[in-house]
Amino acid sequence: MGQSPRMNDADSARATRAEVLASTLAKDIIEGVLVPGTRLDEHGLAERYGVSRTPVREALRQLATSGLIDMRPRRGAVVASVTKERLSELFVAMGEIEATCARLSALSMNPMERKRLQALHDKMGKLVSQSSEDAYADANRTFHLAIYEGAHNPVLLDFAIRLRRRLDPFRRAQFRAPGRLERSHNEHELVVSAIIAGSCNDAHAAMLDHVHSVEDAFDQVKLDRFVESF
Amino acid sequence: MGQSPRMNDADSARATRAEVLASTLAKDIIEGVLVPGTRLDEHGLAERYGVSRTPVREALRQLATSGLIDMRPRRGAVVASVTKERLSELFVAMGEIEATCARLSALSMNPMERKRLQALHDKMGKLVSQSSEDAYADANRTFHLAIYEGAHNPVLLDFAIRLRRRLDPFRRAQFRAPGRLERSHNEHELVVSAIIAGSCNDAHAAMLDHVHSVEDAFDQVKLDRFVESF
DNA sequence: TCCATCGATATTGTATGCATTATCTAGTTA
DNA sequence: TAACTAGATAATGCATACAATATCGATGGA
Repeated sequence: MGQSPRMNDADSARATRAEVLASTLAKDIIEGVLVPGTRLDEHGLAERYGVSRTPVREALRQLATSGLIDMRPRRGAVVASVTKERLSELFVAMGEIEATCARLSALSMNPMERKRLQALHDKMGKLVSQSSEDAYADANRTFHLAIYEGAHNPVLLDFAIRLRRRLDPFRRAQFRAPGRLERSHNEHELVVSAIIAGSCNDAHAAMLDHVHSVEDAFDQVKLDRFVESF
Repeated sequence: MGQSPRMNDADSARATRAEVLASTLAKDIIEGVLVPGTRLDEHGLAERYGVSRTPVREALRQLATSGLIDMRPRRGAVVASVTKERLSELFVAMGEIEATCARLSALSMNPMERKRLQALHDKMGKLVSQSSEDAYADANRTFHLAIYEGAHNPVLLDFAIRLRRRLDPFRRAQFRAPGRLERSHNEHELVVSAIIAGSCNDAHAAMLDHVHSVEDAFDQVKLDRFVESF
């Protein structure tokens, strides 16, 4: 939502307040400004963003449908928290979708897309040797997005992006785990070479491994404060 | 530990008007009462369902997020139509998700689930010989749902169900295609035996074939009136 | 002390009215 | 006739007010 390509033109598609709010809140949740568990009071949000409760409520309903917040009738909304089990389920689903995209990318990326993917991967190699964690994290997002797009299916692309958004609030510190950068890059290497070679089964398997490895790395840094514990 | 006697248990989770409306509209869209392209006028819906426009707008926004309707700022909402190309993309995505669920089912269904799947499949065999198209369609939904659930992942389950919902308005007449029932059942046979045997790769492949075959069957009956044409 | 009950308060749910924008129609002009 | 403009009409966007419900704290009894 935040990177909608044609949002700024005074064209006939100007966004409504509810849409702007939904984007803003989503961004704040993903970036950690609003941490999981935060109560989203309608009156408070309305005041904070200078609008009435009506567009706030519409935005909240939109976010609830996409899973970024939890809403219960007459009980209000909170930024979605997850149990460890549910987080694991999200990672499994993410792994399956990413693996599917990798498989399809191996089958249907055009030469330019393959070239770009390789270039991106090479660039990330340099970031590893520089231990540039933040830059690597940014490039990593681009890398995975390239594979979602390489599948050439807008429905899967949309789902992959949504799933990634739901996981983002929980995985910010992932690349801080010791040695994680190198391992990530090595796993990417397998994915990239399989995609370039058109080996769809290898691409699937390599990506599945990679995402599970991400989950493990995540477990290590333990962002318990964001995860419901009982 | 006991609950307070004044607590109205299930009643405390009573749905709001917006939620009821969203469900009702979704049902009407899926069942074809509201055909793709139908304009969803807020005032009209409010009057028809005896509520004000506020909950109507919230329900519409919810449906828009799930893809069942198309909304454009200040232009109102319509029941989602799709181009042929987009429909094909939906089928591809559905195929990939279903294939994934089939693969996971082969890996993680418990003996009882496998037994139930086999029983369902056998029952559908009888419906084929009776040419009971409607009963087969119902059982078919149950069959596919069983495989989504067999994957033991709520996130994938949710996505599969949503995707199926989005396709439902366009595939009602599918089993009317000549010989479709037999072919469907034969394809299911391959899926079921692979799942029962725990052959995850075969299950994946068989399900992928099946869904593509469904798409072809759909093409034959051509519900052009629901599909944007240009 | 613990629990239940009852208000007081805050928050959500819904209706309504007005403002803004899109759409439609009639009239005008080339 | 076709195209364009302007006003009328209708629809959506938003704010506000009120109603319904949940939450919290005080009170009183066991």
